[in-house]
Amino acid sequence: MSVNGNGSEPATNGTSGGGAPRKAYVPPHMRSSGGMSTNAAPFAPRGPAPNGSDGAPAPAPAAFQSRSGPPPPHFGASSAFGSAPRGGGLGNRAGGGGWDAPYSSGGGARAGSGPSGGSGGYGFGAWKDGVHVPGPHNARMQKELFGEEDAKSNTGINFDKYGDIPVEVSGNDTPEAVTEFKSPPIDPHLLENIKLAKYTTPTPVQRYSIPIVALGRDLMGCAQTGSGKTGGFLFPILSALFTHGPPPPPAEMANGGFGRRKAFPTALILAPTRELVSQIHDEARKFTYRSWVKPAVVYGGAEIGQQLRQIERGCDLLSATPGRLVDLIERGRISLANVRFLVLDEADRMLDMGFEPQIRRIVEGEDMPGVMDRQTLMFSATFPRDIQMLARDFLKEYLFLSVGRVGSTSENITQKVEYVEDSDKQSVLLDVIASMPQGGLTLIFVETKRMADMLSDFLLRSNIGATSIHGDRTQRERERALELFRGGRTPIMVATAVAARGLDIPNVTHVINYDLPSDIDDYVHRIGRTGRAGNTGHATAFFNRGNRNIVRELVDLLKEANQEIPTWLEAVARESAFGGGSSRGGRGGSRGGRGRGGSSAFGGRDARAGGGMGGGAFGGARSGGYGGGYGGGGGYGASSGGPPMGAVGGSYGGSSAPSSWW
DNA sequence: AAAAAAT
Repeated sequence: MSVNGNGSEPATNGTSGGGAPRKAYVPPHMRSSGGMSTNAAPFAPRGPAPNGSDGAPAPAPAAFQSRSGPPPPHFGASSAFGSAPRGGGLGNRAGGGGWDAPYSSGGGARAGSGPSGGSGGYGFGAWKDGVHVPGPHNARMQKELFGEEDAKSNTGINFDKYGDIPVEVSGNDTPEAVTEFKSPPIDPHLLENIKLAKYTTPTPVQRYSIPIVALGRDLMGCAQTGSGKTGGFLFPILSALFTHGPPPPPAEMANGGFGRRKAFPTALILAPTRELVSQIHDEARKFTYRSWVKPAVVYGGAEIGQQLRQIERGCDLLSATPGRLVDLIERGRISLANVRFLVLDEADRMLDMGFEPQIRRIVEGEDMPGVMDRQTLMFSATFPRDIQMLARDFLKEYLFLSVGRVGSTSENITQKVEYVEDSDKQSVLLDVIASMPQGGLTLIFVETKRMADMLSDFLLRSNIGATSIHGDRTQRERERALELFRGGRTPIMVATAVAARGLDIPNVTHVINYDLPSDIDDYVHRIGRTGRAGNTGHATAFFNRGNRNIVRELVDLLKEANQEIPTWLEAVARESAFGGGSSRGGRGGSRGGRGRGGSSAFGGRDARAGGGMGGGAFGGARSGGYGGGYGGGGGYGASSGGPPMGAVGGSYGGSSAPSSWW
């Protein structure tokens, strides 16, 4: 499959989409008359100005104005920070976005000598008088966070191979990619932490996300964890936080919300699983080292009291699963009124898991600043219709970044499919395990929790060190299993969907789909646990008649990845080509139009019709359109009109989409 | 149909 080359030239024009508008979709921020946001003034809407001396409403933030024209070139001017209510007056530092001095020193007090916080200074700094004052080095802390001084990079990421990962960017005024970690645009203190973490070169996601976020733009990123995505959002956000300090507190905070021990995070990261948020938090701890920014994490299944104490000690950058966050909001312990940066990680997965109501409540139904008054980054492995809707609601004129799937485009992962009846699976599994080279980790996926337990028991009985992870195990057991597996103590882990996406486990050399998933996207994610970032890996799948529903997509995927395809598998695929093949009766039907895109070289593509601004419906004229429930995104399966990969910014899908929609 | 996630 042809793939646009490394870091392909940023498109100056978005991948535009044509299409007869269906009912023009109007994002919330455009619904009132004149398309003005009700939140035009960043800090005004929820009560009086924080400090009554200057009640004048703030001017519309630059970011808002940027809708009708190119965004301002400098970070400070257009970022979430640029819109500070009374930003003038005191020392506009380089970058121009500084917060107001009185609040700034308040922030310093909070970080440095707050209620119980900061005390002990465990690797934290402070924001004092408008200046970032990093805390002292702390050898013990440093070791805990970054590991031994001489340890080789233990990320399992082969940085040299990153150059092979293709990237597409589309949207208006795409910034130049950065090629190294340096200041500017990265805050000097963050650079130090990046260095401690032994990250040498930005990954493709980071190369683009850093300048994009630094410009104050919103971002929709199609990328997997393992592509450096976490750094992709943490770096630019922390860089901004370090440089600009804490934002002025919202009215509620000034009125004593503080005293009620309510936390007001400045950055919020939502992710679907507990393991994932805790993984993100671990990264956040590294990169906030010695800074004024205190990371916190909340998720279910763990004692809430301990989490409450933790957020009391400081909660500037919060990683959370949606359920527990809603709980804490209901308890009045967390307010989102101060959020300037919102990240939705693994958005497609969160929707699959039914989190949409909770996410919408968090983003739209609580006290979070509106879309114009925050910066929002959304990541998703695929870009189906429901994610597009979310992007339209949560993001302002965003840039779309698609990072090539690490591995599946090349021969990084050797994929094998074997025909195995259910009754033979156990013994074949033993053969497969025995035939694999020793040393790496093997991840075995099954469809049910019961099967996960059964299989790990079976392996143990066969004297094979194995553990399991699934949703019925306690959080403690899950963490323990991960730890044993990561450390190689039990080189085999049997897992359900809980581990299919997002988890970054280095050194997984083999993924076995003992049970194939019914969704090809899941398959892609699963095998993506190996062959990370350029390293090689193996994937073996057990296929039988029960898996016919994905056979065509599987064959297309294997073709795309240049893999050998067993003739029997192709035969099954041809067979199922007649009459739709399975109970699913064809693509997309039962899933209410979740688009595809999952297995093409890129996770998804920019499917906006009109540049994100009330541009009407998407897809109409292209690839058969989303309306048909097929999903024009990726283009494998049945009778897709166009090639899976279109040219950036050009017309694709072989349709009549006008090449310049705007 | 199953899994995940707040209790």
